[in-house]
Amino acid sequence: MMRSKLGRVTIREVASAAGVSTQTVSRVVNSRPDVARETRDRVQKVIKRMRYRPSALARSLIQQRSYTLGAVISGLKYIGPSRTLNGITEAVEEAGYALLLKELPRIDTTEITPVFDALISRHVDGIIWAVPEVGDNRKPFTSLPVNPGVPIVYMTMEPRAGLPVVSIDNYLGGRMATAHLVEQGYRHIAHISGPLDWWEARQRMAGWKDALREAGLPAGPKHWAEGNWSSASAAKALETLLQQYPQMDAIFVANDQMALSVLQSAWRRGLQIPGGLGIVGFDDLPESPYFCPPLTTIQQDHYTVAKIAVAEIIKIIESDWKGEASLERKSVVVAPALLVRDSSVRPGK
Amino acid sequence: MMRSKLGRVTIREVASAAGVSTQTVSRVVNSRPDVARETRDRVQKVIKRMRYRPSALARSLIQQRSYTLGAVISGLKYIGPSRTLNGITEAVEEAGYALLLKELPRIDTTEITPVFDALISRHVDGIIWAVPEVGDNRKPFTSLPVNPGVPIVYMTMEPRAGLPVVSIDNYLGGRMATAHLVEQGYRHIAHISGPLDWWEARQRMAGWKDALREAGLPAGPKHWAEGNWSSASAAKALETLLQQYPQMDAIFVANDQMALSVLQSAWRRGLQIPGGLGIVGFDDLPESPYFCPPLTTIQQDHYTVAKIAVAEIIKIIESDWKGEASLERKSVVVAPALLVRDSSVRPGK
DNA sequence: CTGAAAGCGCTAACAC
DNA sequence: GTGTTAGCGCTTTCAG
Repeated sequence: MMRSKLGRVTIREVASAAGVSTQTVSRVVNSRPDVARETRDRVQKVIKRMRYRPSALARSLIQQRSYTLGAVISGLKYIGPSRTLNGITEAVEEAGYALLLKELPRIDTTEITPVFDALISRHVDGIIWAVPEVGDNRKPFTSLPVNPGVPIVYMTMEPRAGLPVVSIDNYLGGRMATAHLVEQGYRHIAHISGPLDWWEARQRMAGWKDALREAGLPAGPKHWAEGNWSSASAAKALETLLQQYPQMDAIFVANDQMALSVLQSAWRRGLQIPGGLGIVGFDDLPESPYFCPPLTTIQQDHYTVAKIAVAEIIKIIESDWKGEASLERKSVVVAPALLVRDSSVRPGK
Repeated sequence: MMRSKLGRVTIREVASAAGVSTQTVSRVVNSRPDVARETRDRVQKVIKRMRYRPSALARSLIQQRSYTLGAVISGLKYIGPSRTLNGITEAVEEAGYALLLKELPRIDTTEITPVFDALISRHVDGIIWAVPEVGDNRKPFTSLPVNPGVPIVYMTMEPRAGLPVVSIDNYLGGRMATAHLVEQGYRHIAHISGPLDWWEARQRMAGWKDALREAGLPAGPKHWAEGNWSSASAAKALETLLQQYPQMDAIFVANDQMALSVLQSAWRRGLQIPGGLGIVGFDDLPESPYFCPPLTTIQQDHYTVAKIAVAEIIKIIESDWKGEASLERKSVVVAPALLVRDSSVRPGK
């Protein structure tokens, strides 16, 4: 059994072994109808015997289509991005595509050219830009149009005209969390925000502010403090709030990791939760139901959102491919859900 | 400026625009020395102006080398695998390779042929098999040799002769955790294990058992219970242990997520930790220092291990490429670290 | 230093 | 039904 170097069996080798032309082998591999049953069977047997694996590379080159998607992410060490990636890989797989993954070393980078080059040079059919909007990291897309030659779907950013964006409604989440605390009878509801160069952090905070304003409750500069998503930062923020907002009876914390830290600090000071201080988080970590006490939180379904993003990009690719009039690029916003557990349920209410 | 369809600028277009042959453009792109300065400058200008991006696909085809690695993982929704992937992406990037990612829908699947085909058909230069060993999911590799035609490095499995494996020493971790509790003066140290079809779970448990035996302490069938890594499962396991091992004064819990649940149950029952019950976990989640009380745990550096795995695969690829005698495939085992926090430090000791 | 020819593995378009 | 020809975008080899 002759083989080319590196052990890759070529279509030509299969063809000659089966006594047909490469074209016929190609037809069999792609299950085209116009092959005689007998021929097909014979070729298939040879394919199996020689363990022939068609080269997707060669096919991509000629078809100008790779059935490969590029995904750009950042912060894989956090749970959010990995859940997102989880959804992406699954959806991509189901759609019959492969996935080329790029992780940005810094989330707020504006240097995206090398990333594009790496993806485009490998002929990806489309790109999912799953890096959250932080600082100016959307500038390269909005100011000077990159026109990378392939469609891009963006995740987790401010919807912009003409760009297909898939996001969770963080503003709504902030409102829901705060409204829930108001309903529970809390009247001095503080906020520990995420880092405010993050779009998501600003949205959650805006939701908090609007919900309080509408309820006629205070939401001034003394009533919130900025964290950086980490548990450590929340301990400091709590300190600040305790000083500058002594009447505070509840906090909407911008993520569960920070909320956990607030729980710990409260436990250390003998502060009762939810009696003395009501807490609502954001994210719904797998651990959150097992905090002391179990944490009320806003659930973001990264997974579903990722699936939507993949569906969108594939829709665009297929329509471009069919030469249809380019699809209008619309945005999708997914509502989060409130999960009520113990940390926010006022006793005796 | 003429372009082929799909907006891809070809080397031929650049060549004709610069008034040279494609060969010369190729030389410039690959920074070969044998080009006149003047020609090089001119070509480079045209490349920039036309935004020419060489096709890595075409190059891969001819060079029989793609500078792309395949990574196969599972359970991306858990923190461990995503940390691993985090390390992989970073190391792969630094080495100048791209990464094709496949996530297995089920961790214990033995159906690996389609996964290989997808990777091999895209000409990956090597594969990192980062799926933990569970049940029989290593059978396909060990019984009938797959010989996929490219080198594979395996992560998180029992070292086997002839296969390059990179793992954390889970057995040692189990010993360290248990020995620490013994040192603290605990004498009835139970274990909540992971699911025992997982190699890692068996290793951790073996470490617990051996450490106790050597200390002359009991480690019988009544002294441990099986969990499934989830917080919920640990609550049940604790129930069981409390009944069948009433003298129990400490527990080595096989991961932090389960340990958290033990902490919560203890808090509910008014059981003091570490006074009434000492706890050591395994993993070191980012949240673990913020539990109530802060959790002593075994830190696994997934990140570093992943970097080692990438370094190994690239070493093998390069040596194969240079036609050197195939490298001996050796295994690497990385020691974990004990992180002592409050949950295991006996008061008054 | 530069270019022409051949071909990586495959498929589209056409012939028979 | 099946084979032949051409060529995807690039690099290798060999002339000049």
